[in-house]
Amino acid sequence: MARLSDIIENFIKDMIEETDGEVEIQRNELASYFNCVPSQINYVIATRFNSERGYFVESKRGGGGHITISRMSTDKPYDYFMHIILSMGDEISQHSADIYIENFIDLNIISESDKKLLKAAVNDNSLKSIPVFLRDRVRADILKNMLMKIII
Amino acid sequence: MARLSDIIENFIKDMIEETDGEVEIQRNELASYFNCVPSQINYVIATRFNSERGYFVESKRGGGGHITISRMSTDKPYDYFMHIILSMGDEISQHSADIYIENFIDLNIISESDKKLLKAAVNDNSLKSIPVFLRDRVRADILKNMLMKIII
DNA sequence: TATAATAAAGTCAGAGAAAGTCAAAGGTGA
DNA sequence: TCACCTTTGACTTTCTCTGACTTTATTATA
Repeated sequence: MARLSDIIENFIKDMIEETDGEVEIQRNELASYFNCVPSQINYVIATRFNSERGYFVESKRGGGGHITISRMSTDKPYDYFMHIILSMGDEISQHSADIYIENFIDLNIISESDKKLLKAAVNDNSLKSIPVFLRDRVRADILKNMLMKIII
Repeated sequence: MARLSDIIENFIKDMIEETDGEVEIQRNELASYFNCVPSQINYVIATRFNSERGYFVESKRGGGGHITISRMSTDKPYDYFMHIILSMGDEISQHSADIYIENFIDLNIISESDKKLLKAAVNDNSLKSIPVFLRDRVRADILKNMLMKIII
């Protein structure tokens, strides 16, 4: 029994397919097309088009507002990256972040310029305001988030 | 879905482009060209051409009045970056960070790949483990740290 | 030379448009 | 039955557009 959310999910996926990876929708328009409340569109997006599933979403409110959903590319580097990212664990020290980053350079997966920014983002200077007990967790979040964006 | 404000924004940006960084407009004339009230021009200027976005604006009222919009010079990227970084303050919202980053793209001083990484590093998803009251401070630290690395 | 008329631009609050949030209620499958 | 999805809708936030009113500068006139 396909639920409405599944139907909307597939509808959006078809649109993304047709438009080559990125689609712009109007929340209210889509909701009225499916005869549901607008917030159901948010539910579908939150549960089906989040970054764990390889999508990212931007939106704008007000007149002319819209929601843009993009799919990350699904070629091999993507799978490889995802594997590494998923294996990373929830906390990473500055030292081991540096090792990961150097490794990516060795493997030719990221550019020197990416490396500079990755290191700048996750070094202790950037994170100096965060209580120490939280720092390695935030570092892991940032590093993973950035790596995910590299493969988009 | 481009709103009138977006259209006016692009119109002004094209003019700035053609005139190499500075343009002088008549508010009423522009408003009647676009069939809108004059104060909409103020709205566009306030939201699209503020200093956060790398512009500054001067004007004069009365007969022969006008509005002059200038884009900050990017001849010396180092100076420009330093200026922006120094003007940033100790706390930055995600929205405001995005505006800074988009502006760097508009002015061609960072690459698309830099943009992706900057945005990924400072979005709320990366910083979700940080208590909200600290988040904007950490975001500012990370953004500044990364920008500094770009100019080195 | 004062003063009045005119010609700009500035301000601000309100209406309207669109998306976001969140908790409560309703289903469903193991 | 019970935990976990889905669905709903009231309320919130953000962005855009408008118009009445204000301020400032220039020009014409007494």
